[in-house]
This record gives sequence, structure tokens and C-alpha cells, in this order.
Amino acid sequence: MTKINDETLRTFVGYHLKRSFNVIQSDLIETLRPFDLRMLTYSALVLIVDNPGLNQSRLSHIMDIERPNLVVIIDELEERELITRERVPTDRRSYALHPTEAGRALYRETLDAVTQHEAKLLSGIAPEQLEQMIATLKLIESAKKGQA
Amino acid sequence: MTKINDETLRTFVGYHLKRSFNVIQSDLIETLRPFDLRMLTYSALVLIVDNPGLNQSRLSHIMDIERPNLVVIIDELEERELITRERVPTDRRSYALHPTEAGRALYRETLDAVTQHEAKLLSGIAPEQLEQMIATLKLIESAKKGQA
DNA sequence: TAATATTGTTATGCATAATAACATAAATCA
DNA sequence: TGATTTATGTTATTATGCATAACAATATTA
Repeated sequence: MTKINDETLRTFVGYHLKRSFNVIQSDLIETLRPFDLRMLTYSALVLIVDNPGLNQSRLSHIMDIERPNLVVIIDELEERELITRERVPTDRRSYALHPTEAGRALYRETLDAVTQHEAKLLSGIAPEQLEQMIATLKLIESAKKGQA
Repeated sequence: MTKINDETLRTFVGYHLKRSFNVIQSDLIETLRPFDLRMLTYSALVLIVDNPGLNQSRLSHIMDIERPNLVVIIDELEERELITRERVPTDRRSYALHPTEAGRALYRETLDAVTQHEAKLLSGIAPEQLEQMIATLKLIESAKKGQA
């Protein structure tokens, strides 16, 4: 079985990003499964706990997803009574999103689990090396069109 | 407008990977649009040109996707006469995938375009810094379960 | 030869993501 | 002020990426 040559794709940073993200994503999906959370519902829960009162428009913006796609995520979190949608008196178009006590409890549980799983997965890599990589990733993130 | 706090998610390497990959992916999608190629059809074309004669099973493996998902991708490339499926005499279950001349031509065109777009997007980052990041990304990639 | 494994395929479903169109409400402007 | 424009949340729709089950044809193995 001759080895497949992917050297051409290896010249692209995006290819490396994709492949390594796949590894972390697989692990994350398994980590979140027992809590019946998907990546996006988890991210939304964390951001709502850390930013109580924010609205869907701002949440979708920080999550880098379109507002319509956030609706079902919020629906699910609300349905499970992890968050509440509360009318804002000063702007009756929008809802203020707040975590419930159950939401905060799940946040704590999952944060532990996710932190430990990622630490385990990356245990073979020096922390300084990861920090350095994150610094570079932030540069890429800010290379977004319209920001550059 | 108070700034949204995503410090908790920022503690995860996966979060940074996802966000930076999104930036590169958006750029790549736009780059490939004129050629009517999606990320996966592009990857498949490159791998077939660089590894003529490989079969779908091995291609799906290197691409990290399930065999069923590759079928439609190969269908599309074959439909557009960029590649051919050829029966293998020694194993009549599998097809050897080969690029056509049109496939090789498109490969060259797109390779230029993709290379230039990524170079432009990442022009603000030192090459050594990118190399260092890629080394770390490779470590993460090899942290895959069943390999560790 | 019989049992097992591999290759490609169809069908199906879930998750992620983008767009158009809309009702409601707020902000702007003229 | 009233008219226009903009913002928020929503529904509907579509494309894309990715996983699993089940299958026919073919190879491999026990």
C-alpha cells in the first residue's frame, strides 16, 4: 500500500487547520454527547451565562452565525429550561437572554468536562507552544476581510 | 454597546481553531467559486492529480470522510469530465481514479488562485510564525484517538 | 467450500450555514 | 410630525458537510 501524497494540500495553512480542527471537534462532540449538547448549543449556553442579558442579534454576531440559525439553538435551550427569553422594556423587538439555575449548573458541569478532555487530548504538546499557536490563530482571525 | 465576553471559550484551543478556520474557509470558498468547485471537490481533484490511479476507498480515507460521502464528489468530477473511473483488472470491485487533461488544467489554474489568495490573506504574518503553527497543528492532528 | 471482509453504492438523517421574505418595533430624516 | 429606513426575531428554504445502515459485487480467509 503506497502512501498517498498530499504534499500539495499541505502547502495550504487551511488544510492543516481543517485536519487538526477535525480531531478536536470529534473529541468535543463525544465530550458533549452525555450532556445532550451540540457544539453550537454549548457555545451559546456558555456565552449566555457569561453575558447574561444579551440579545440574539449580538449573540449570533459573536458566534459568527446568521441570526436565523441561532433561533433554533435558542429555542432548544429555552425548551430545556436552560435559558429564558425576556422582553426588553426599552426595546420591545429584542429578547434579553438569561441563564436559569439549571443552565448555570450545566455550564459548570460541561466546562469541567470540556476543559479536561481538551487538556487530555493536547497533553503531549507544550503549553507555551499552544500559546504561541493561539497567538498566530488570532492574527489569522483578524485577517478577516473588512478588518484588514 | 458593551463588548461581549468570550473569555471562557477563549480558553479552548478548539475555539480559536474554529474561528480562524472560518476566516480561511470563507476566503477559499470565494476563491473557488469562479471555478465552480467546492472545498471537497477541489481537495479530491488535487489528490487525484497528485495520486493518479488511487481508488475511492483510499481517497476517502486520506480526505477523512466516509466512503458514501465521496461518491457524489467523484460523480460530480466525473460528470464534468475532470476525472475518469476505470475498472481495475486485478480487483474488479474498485475503480482507479485518473485525471483527464481538463482536470489537470483546472488543477493548475486553481492551484495558482488558491495559493495566491491564501498568501494574500496571510500576508501580515511572518512565514516562520506560520511554519511554527503548522508544526503544532500537525501534533494536534496526530493526537487522534487510536493513534495516541 | 464456507465464512468473512472490502469496494462502491443508495438511502437516510443530523448538524452547520447561507439567503429571502416577513412582522414588529425603533430610529432617522425631511 | 409623518414618512422612510433600519434593526430584531422569525419562518421557510436550500446547500453543504458528515455519519450510519444496508446492500450487491467481488476478494480474501479459514
